[in-house]
Amino acid sequence: MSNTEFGKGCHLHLIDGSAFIFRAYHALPPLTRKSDGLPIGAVAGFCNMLQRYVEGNTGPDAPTHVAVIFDHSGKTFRNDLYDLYKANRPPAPEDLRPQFPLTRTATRAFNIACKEVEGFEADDIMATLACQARDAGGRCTIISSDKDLMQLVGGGVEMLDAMKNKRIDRDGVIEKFGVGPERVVDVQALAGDSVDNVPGAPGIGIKTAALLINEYGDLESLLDRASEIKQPKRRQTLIDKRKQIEMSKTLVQLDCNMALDFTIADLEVRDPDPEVLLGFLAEMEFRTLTKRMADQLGQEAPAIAEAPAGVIEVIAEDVPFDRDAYTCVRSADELQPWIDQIRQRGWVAVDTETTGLDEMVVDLVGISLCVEPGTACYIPLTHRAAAADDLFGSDDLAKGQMPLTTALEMLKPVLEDPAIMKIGQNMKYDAKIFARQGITVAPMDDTMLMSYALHGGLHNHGMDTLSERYLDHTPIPIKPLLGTGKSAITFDKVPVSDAIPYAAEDADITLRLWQLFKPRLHQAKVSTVYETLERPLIPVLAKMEMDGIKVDRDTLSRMSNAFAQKMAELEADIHALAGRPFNVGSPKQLGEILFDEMGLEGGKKGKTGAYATGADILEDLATEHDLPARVLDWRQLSKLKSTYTDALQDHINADTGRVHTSYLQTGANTGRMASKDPNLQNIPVRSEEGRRIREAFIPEPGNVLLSLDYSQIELRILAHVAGIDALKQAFADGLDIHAMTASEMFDVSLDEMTPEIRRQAKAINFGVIYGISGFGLARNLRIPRAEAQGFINRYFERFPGIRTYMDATVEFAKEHGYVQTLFGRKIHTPEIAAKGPRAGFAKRAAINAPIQGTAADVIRRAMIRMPDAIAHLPARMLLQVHDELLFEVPEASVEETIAAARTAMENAADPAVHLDVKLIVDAGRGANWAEAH
DNA sequence: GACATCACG
DNA sequence: GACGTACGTGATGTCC
Repeated sequence: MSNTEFGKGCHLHLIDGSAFIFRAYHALPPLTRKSDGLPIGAVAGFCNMLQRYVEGNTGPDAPTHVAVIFDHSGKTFRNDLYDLYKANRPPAPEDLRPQFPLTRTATRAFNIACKEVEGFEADDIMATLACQARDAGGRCTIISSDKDLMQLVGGGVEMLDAMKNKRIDRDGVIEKFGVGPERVVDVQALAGDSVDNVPGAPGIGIKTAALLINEYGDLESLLDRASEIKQPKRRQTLIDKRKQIEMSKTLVQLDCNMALDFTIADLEVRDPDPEVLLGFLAEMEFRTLTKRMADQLGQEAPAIAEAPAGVIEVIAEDVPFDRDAYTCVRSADELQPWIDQIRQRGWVAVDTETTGLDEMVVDLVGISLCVEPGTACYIPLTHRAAAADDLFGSDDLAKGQMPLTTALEMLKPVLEDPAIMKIGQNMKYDAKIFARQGITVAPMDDTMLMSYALHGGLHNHGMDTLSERYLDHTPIPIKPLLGTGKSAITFDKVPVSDAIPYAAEDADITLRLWQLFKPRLHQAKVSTVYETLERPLIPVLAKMEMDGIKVDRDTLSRMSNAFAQKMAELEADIHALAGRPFNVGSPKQLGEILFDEMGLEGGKKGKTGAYATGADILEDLATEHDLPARVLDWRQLSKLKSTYTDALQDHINADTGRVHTSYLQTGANTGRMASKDPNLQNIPVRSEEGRRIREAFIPEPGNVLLSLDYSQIELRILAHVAGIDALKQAFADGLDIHAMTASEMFDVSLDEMTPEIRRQAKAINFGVIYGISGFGLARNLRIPRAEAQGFINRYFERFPGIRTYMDATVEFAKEHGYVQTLFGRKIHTPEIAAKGPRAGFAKRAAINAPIQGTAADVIRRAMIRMPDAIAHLPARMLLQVHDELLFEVPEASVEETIAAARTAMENAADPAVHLDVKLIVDAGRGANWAEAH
């Protein structure tokens, strides 16, 4: 087939592919392919736009030549001119990235030429082609509304805004820029562009720029004669910023002389091959479009099977688990086909095997990959060889493993490729392992977090649970491989032959779960929760955990010694008072001493038949006897020593000298996080002795610790969700909320408020959040139950919206089986229909969950935005304690960091939710956590 | 491994 | 009318 030479009478259409993609992405909900969950919303919109475009191409104005022009990913020559060019562009959404290559495939399926050039923007290609078309005496229509392209208009080149179906000719350009196309770059050079981060001349916009250019003729004359300008400020700007303005012009000036490896003649309009086009549309599972296109082409529409065609023909239910089918990858040659497969599909499930569970310490042992259900491999890397005389392996590496560095060099481009989705179960773990190898994994999907968004409150989200519940498959247990107790071995000692099925299966399971969960997120309307509250938190938490917090060993050690001495003294006293030695740490023995031997009153046995000796009981007994008081003191010291001053020392990382906790993103049903190994969310603060432990948490020299915490966030959220005007007003007026509650309830003016009355009101306020009961309040305040019930009744009278909210929440839970936060997080309440005492639990949990959960969502949003909010500062976010964020920052940047972090936190609900009550953040600073808090 | 206890929000 | 109860976590030591 020979190409028609392009010339007079010819008409070239250039379609701005990126504009099509982004318009399609934002116009449509996040659709996913039914069979496997691949995000295809943008591809669907893109194809619809192409279809409408092709359909409308009739009549005398129809093009003879056409191409869709795309931006090539990566840096362009403009970044070499100005490294901040387009630097404030947010990265493409993660569910859009895998769709980029598919839009190219779609274009080719329509049999339309598809062009992109590395190092250049689509605009430059279009500029070069438009100039060539013009010079050849033909016409050119650029289908885009991007104003950067308007400089090309004229001499047979026009633009077409496909959305408004409006042609933009020379007059249209003058209307937009106030100058003709030939002077557009001059105006743009002056006005700059905040979207592309083109600086221009500060203080000069398009209007002023056009005025100046029209007066002086062109930019060069204007800059040469800048001293003639009357307005002093404008004059000075043009003189001072000449370099910046000239650089801006080079940025906006499109390149009309690119060397292209094709000619316009190659872009001749061609009819699509029905088989190719319909095949592609069917593979994407676009039912309506496939049919419409088939009608248009006069073809039979291909059937879209529930089990789709092409590379994604395998779905989980069709493939039984087969542990013998997994592959072992032992060389670069064996790894390469897997990488090719991954690139072809655009996703891969990944799992790492390591020598332990502490990501900050362990070594990488192997990596497993899965590209479709049943097709998985294991890449052993640092397994130890079995030694003849040693059952647990030698120090030598086992044979038949590729070098770790080779594997990582090959996998790094894949793991970092923005167009390839990396799928994992608890990806934060694997991402940290890879981060320690210099690999920044992105983008990521996490089946554990998907399950949390889908099934929060129903069950835990570990791989074993998910596999059994949703795949009806019990994974190979790790126990038999590693053993237990003293004889337990690490994974590098596991023979490779045993490791293959175990490791590869985990990746296989993960991929199957992903295929299953991905479409369900949308169906269950929790895509937004997953996309905005779960997935983006992974890298934020990973960084916080890797940064850790500095803890001073000497301070802890001194405290431990002091506690030990004091405990020994108390123990001696206690034994003397008891009349015999016993284990003070044994509640069982203590109960027998107190109630059997000493005959104290009030001995109550719990369900196991042992006496209860909790702090509340000992406090009551303390009025009658010295022993329980001493035991209380001893217990406090014992707790502080064993859980904090001793244990924390063991958690100081040998390499970093810091303590690195792990956050459990799915740890709490409400959306809160939990912290473990060590738990840094329960460091003592309420007691004076305990609070001193926080003195051991310190910044690096020259730095300070900053603590920012939300003030009364749960009560503020309660005021909003229950619509309590009196509470809202009190917060708006900046009142002491507990005093105000007390004043309302007990008819005491704020001036006459006593600490005791305020304390009671505070307990009631918290009780309300917890789903108050007369019994619970009575116990908390140590008052008769009837009196507590009286308080509650009075509270409901004074704030009637509270009861309505509680009743409505419980009703909602009964009807739907879940409750929701303001941000759409679902917390399932399977026990709500239970009978007996469990019903009470479920009710209170249902009342509490939206409040606690909304507060949790708010701080998550703040944390997700925080890296950007403090990017310009040398500050690090170290810890989260439910309503508090702790930062480490050089002294010089303290004020700026407080301002930036506070803004991010106080506005965290916006724009998704507008709260009727402002969020207020208090800030503290200090040389340790005790001072900062 | 279950239970009791206690540290935090 | 009785049930047994504040909401959400993790770590530790005892005891079986």
